[in-house]
Amino acid sequence: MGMRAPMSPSFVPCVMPAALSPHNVEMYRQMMMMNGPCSPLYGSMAAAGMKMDVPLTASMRTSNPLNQMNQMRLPFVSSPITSMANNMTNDGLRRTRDGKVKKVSFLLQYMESVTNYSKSLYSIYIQMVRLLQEDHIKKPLNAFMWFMKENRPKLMEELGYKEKQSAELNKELGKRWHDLPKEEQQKYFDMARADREQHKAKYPGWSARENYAVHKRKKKRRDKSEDVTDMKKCRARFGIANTDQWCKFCKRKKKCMYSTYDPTDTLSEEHGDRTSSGPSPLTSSLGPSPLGGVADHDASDSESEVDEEDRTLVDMDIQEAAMQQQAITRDNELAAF
DNA sequence: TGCCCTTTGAAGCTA
DNA sequence: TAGCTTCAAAGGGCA
Repeated sequence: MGMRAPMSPSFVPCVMPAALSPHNVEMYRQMMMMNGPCSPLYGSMAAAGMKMDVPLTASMRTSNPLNQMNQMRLPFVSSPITSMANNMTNDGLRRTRDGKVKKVSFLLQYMESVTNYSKSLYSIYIQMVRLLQEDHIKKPLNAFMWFMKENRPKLMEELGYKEKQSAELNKELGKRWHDLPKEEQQKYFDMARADREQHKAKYPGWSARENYAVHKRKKKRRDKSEDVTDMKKCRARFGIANTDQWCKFCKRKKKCMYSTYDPTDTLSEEHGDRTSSGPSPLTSSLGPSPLGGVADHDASDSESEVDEEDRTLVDMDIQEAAMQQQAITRDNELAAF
């Protein structure tokens, strides 16, 4: 994976002096000291360093991280931006320790011109930029993911699935995973465990939490589900006066069966079929789900199923709602008066 | 351009 | 601690 440009050309002159001001450097130091070496911030910083092949030793997890950062090897910075900058100027030739003349990046030239250049400041700055702009350490793969990675191309060739949707391929892979003998699966579990351990060693401070809700897609999906959930309950859907339309779970004051399925999925509502979205592994493993009642939730769900006790409870709900409505009306009248 | 779909498993979050 | 949510990969579909 090639490195992306850490910043835009216009961003460079605007941010560099500010980012490297004594005030900001002290702020970075304070943030890291306050958060401690195990904080997500420091973990990400460390991880960012690891990703850039900057050697981070175990000692870096102790004492002042800033001091440790001073010992980092200066990462080589190359990006389309710096390349462009180098091409634009003949300046920036530097003699190395072994006597060779090398062209240094635009960033370094800029650093030299606006600051008393120091490797530690530059290193911190680069790490901050990467942390803020691009670093995203991915989760290690689980056993199924390894299985998928290895078998997907084979399956595509085997079934000629190239024209089909990837999701369908994954369905087939899911079936094959289930059909796979335990011994075969164990191979992938071992791969996953090795990957986890390697990941943990490489990114000691990293947590999967850091990747949560970083993608809009995920957040959007979550928000959507929350909205839908609110609309699911029979009380909200049909109202207190239409208890005859409630599902039998709500009538019995149990968890609403709509709380686990999407009411916008008309196919599911009418036929109890969840093929369009499929049950989650969790819900499918939880024994008889309330969804089982979807098929029951039709005209045949007669009132006779509701026993006397349930009727009483529903009646109490109706009376309670009526009393609340009366109270609201009274309040409104008083307010008007 | 970026999210959705679809799978399982690991890990994080919440009540 | 149980139950739920998010994110890993992949790539065509779709808005």
